[in-house]
Amino acid sequence: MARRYDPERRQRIIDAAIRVVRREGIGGLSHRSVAAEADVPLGSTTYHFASLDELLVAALRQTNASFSDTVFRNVRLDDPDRDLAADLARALGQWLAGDRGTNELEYELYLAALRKPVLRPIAQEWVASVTEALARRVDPATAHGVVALMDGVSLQVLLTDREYDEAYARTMLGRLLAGADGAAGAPDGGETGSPADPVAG
Amino acid sequence: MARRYDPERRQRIIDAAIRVVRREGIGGLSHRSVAAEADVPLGSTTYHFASLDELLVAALRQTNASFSDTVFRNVRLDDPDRDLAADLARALGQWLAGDRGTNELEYELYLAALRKPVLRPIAQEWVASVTEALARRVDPATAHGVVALMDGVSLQVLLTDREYDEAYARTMLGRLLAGADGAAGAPDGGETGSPADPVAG
Amino acid sequence: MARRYDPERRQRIIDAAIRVVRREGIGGLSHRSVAAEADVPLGSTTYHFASLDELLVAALRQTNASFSDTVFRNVRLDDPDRDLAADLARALGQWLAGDRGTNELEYELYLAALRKPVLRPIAQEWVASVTEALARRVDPATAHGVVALMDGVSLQVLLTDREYDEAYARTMLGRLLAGADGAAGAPDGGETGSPADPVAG
Amino acid sequence: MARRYDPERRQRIIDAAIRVVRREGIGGLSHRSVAAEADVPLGSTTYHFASLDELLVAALRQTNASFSDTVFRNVRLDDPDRDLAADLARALGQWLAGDRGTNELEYELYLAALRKPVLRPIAQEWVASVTEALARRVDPATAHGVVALMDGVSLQVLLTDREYDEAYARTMLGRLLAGADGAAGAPDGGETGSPADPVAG
DNA sequence: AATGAATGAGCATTCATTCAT
DNA sequence: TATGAATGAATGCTCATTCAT
Repeated sequence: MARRYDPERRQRIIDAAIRVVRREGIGGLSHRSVAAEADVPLGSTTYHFASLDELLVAALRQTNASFSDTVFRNVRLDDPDRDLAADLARALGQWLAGDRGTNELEYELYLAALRKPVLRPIAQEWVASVTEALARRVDPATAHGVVALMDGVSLQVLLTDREYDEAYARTMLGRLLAGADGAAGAPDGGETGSPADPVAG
Repeated sequence: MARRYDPERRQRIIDAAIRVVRREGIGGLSHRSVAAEADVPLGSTTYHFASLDELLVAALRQTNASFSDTVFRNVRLDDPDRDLAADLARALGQWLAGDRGTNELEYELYLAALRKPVLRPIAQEWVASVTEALARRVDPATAHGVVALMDGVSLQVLLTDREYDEAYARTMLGRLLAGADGAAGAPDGGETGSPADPVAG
Repeated sequence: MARRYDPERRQRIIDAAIRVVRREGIGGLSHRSVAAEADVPLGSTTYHFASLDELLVAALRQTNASFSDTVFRNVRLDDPDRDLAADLARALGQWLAGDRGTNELEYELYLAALRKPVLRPIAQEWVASVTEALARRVDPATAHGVVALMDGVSLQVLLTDREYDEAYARTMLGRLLAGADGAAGAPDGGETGSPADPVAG
Repeated sequence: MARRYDPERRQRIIDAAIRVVRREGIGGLSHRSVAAEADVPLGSTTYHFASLDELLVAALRQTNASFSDTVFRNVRLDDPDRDLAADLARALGQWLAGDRGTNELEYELYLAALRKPVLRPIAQEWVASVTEALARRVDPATAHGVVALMDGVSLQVLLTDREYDEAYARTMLGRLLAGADGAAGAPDGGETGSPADPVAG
């Protein structure tokens, strides 16, 4: 009875859901946990979101995709003289140095999309945003490879709790980028004939 | 019922758990679902495994880690003349061509390990088994990089339902391997000085 | 939305309610299901009908009472030379051959009227309309008996999914009608002295 | 914690369910209402019955089918000299004079079976038990007709809250029975040629 | 050693109704 | 007048775990 008329209600529920997932993981998201976090009656969460999945999608779509944000902040894609591998390795380091909950949130979405098809478009958008940005500097296949490598490196860091090794990441990224179309001295590009965009949708 | 004295009981429960996770994901694992799948009384599952997590660990530890199996079957690590990148790319293709449930099972472990520390050692073992095997041919850092790239590529294939492009994978793997210590003509390995083993356990 | 000023709104809600009950039964009737079916805002249903029961009554009162309609269409009550039993048996067959949902709708009203007194007058009206019409040809007690028999026969057909047997129905109806006051050769009407109208409202 | 180990638990839940349906109708049956009535924890009701329908079936199957009981108690089927119509009319009167809740319980099941196929076998059994017993005295078609008429008469009494008129029922039943195969002076049996058992399954 | 029974907590979801606008 | 928002109660059901036997 108390808090009738709360025009920001819907948004507050989304924000609460993000905090819950960050703290407890996707498995910890329930109408109840969200209602408690948002200090809102239980019925309110089902009123604004027809199903939990709908709420989850709304919440995840709103997360700023901090990974890609970090990349964009750290990488000067329009300056062809910059050491792209170094920029990317530094970006990865910055992202991994951030809040562990945030990292997990993002990665958990990524992996949860395996089982929940509704989440796939979101995950794909995230990947695409970075890939497309990289494609301004390198050929699309290399862009995909770079993103794959960054994903794999992040996963290993998160799963092992070990320190991120920026030098190692820079080395590996450098090797991928060295072979990109147009890069000087690409050592193995010739024989494989790296296709234009082998994984484009 | 009447199936007292069943020395295989414990094993049968584990097998059932694997089938359940493969089919429904970790979220579908419960004492009940496992008991039904194993055709065993409910109490039996709690008798043999003090908690669900314990059962989950037992089940995952037993999965053959089909990814590493496939790698080992397809890659001739002891023959330095083989095209390692091609072997790895083919292995990846074989794994991804297998049962989707199996692929997801393995990746879901990664997801769960993010939030359940008890699962991390298992995930780490899987990674380590491949990394260490690769380290017989290349330096440890490159081995890690290769595994990271393969993880990332697999993830993208699973998340996008797009076809796996073996040529693309071979190209990218080739670039990483070309820079490995001791590899002939590694063009960019020299300047980065690839650290001994930055992420070894 | 934007459909303000819709003078037919109330009627459209009633029509939607009938469709819902026909399809899903009374148990499926809710403000929400009706609002969705009528393509009308939720609040509209509670605005026009103070309670669900009120809506239910309005809906049921409007159903054409297809049973009595069918009877009236098939039976020539004003022609004393017609074989009334045959007409009624045919009418019953026609009704039962119709849409199962419609049959159930009408019978479900009976069910609901058992527990919801507000619905009883409607059910009684339906019965009365047929009984009174029949009373133009036979004494009221026989009219009631005929309606009771038809109800019983319908119920058994609906409950058993068995084929309706028109010859059987005609036989049984014929026996009831043969004993009616004024009927030629009523063999057992005399001794019981069929009361004037033992169940008339 | 208090009442562990209650070997009659399952039966007590069934009994409570019957009381609830008797009092509040099938619509009033819920895990919660039954748990409260049986003074048993909520989880207990779902433990013993996998679904509400299962509980409903168990409860209804156990009701003694008081209608057929009453018939069997009042009708001497093996004495061909008894006035069968009078016996049946009296039985119907006794049943209707009983507890209203019990009457409704039985009839509600009957009608609920329209929408819930799981209930149909029970309803059919009830009908069959009376029909088969009657068939020891009259041809099967007449037996079906008699049961249909009794059903219809009961329905009208329950729906109108009016007094049951035994003389009227005896008259109508008498007309049906007078036409039965083998009955002396069956007035209309000849022309219709009443089939052997037109509604047998 | 093994298990059926038990139970309290929690789950997603539906709902009739109220009410501020 | 009309309605979107709100909410507390209830629903069927699942579950991990405990425990008496």
